[in-house]
Amino acid sequence: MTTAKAAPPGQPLDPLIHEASRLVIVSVLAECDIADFNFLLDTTGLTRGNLSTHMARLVAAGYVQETKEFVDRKPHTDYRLSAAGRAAYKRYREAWRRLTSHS
Amino acid sequence: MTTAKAAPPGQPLDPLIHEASRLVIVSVLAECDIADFNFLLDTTGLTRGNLSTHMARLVAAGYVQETKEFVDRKPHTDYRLSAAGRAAYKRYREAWRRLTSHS
DNA sequence: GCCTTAAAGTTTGTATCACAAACTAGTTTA
DNA sequence: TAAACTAGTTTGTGATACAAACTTTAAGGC
Repeated sequence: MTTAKAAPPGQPLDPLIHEASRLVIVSVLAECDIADFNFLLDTTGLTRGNLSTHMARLVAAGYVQETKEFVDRKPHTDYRLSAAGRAAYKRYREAWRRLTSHS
Repeated sequence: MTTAKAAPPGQPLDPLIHEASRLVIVSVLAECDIADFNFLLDTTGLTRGNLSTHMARLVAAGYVQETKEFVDRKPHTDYRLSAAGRAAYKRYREAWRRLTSHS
C-alpha cells in the first residue's frame, strides 16, 4: 500500500530552473520579456559556451523560444519565455517558497 | 579531501545550500533546530548514502554541527545548524528573493 | 587578393558531484 | 551460530556545469 508520507513524490524543485545559472537566465527573461544573446551574456556573467548550452537546454525543454535571424548581416539570437516556461517558473517559485517557509 | 570552503562572497547563490537536497535538509534543520539521521531520512526521502554524504559536506563547511553518541547501545547522530549555517541560509534566502523578485 | 581581428555562437574535454548499491560495524533475535 | 536488523559510510558511475578551443561570417588594413 502507498505510504501516506508527505514526502515529495518527484522533484519538488524543477532542476531545469533550479540550477543557479539557469535561474538567473529565466528570471532575467521573466523581467525582460525578450532578450538577445549578448544581453544575457552581460547580465548573467556567463561565458559564451556556457550560456549557449544552457539556452539550448531551456529551448529543448520548451521553456524558451529562440529566434535566429541576421541583423546587419550578422547572426542574432533572441530569447523569450514560452507559456510553458512562464508556468514552470511560477511553479518553481511557489515550490521554493513552500519549502523554505518557516520563519 | 578538498578543503571545505563556505560561501565565497560574489557567488550569487551559495551552491552548498542551493543544491535541492541540501536546501531541504537545511530548511528542515532551520525549522526543527535539532534533528537526527532517521528523522532527516524520513522528511527528505533521501537514501541513507545520499543523506550521509550531504550531511558530511554541510558539516565540513561548518554549516551543521554533528553530535554522535550511543543510544540504547546503538549509534545515534544529531544535527543542528551552526551560527554560520544559519547566517548562510539567511543570506541564501535573501539572495534568492533578490534574484527572483521581478517588479 | 591576403592577412588579421572581431563578433556570435557551438563543440569538446574535463572536473565535479549527486545518486544508489554495496559495504562496515555492531546488536538483537531464533 | 547464524540470520536479520539498525545506523550509518564508502565506492562506482552517470549526468552535467564549466571554460577552452573551434567554427563561421564579416570587416579593416595593406
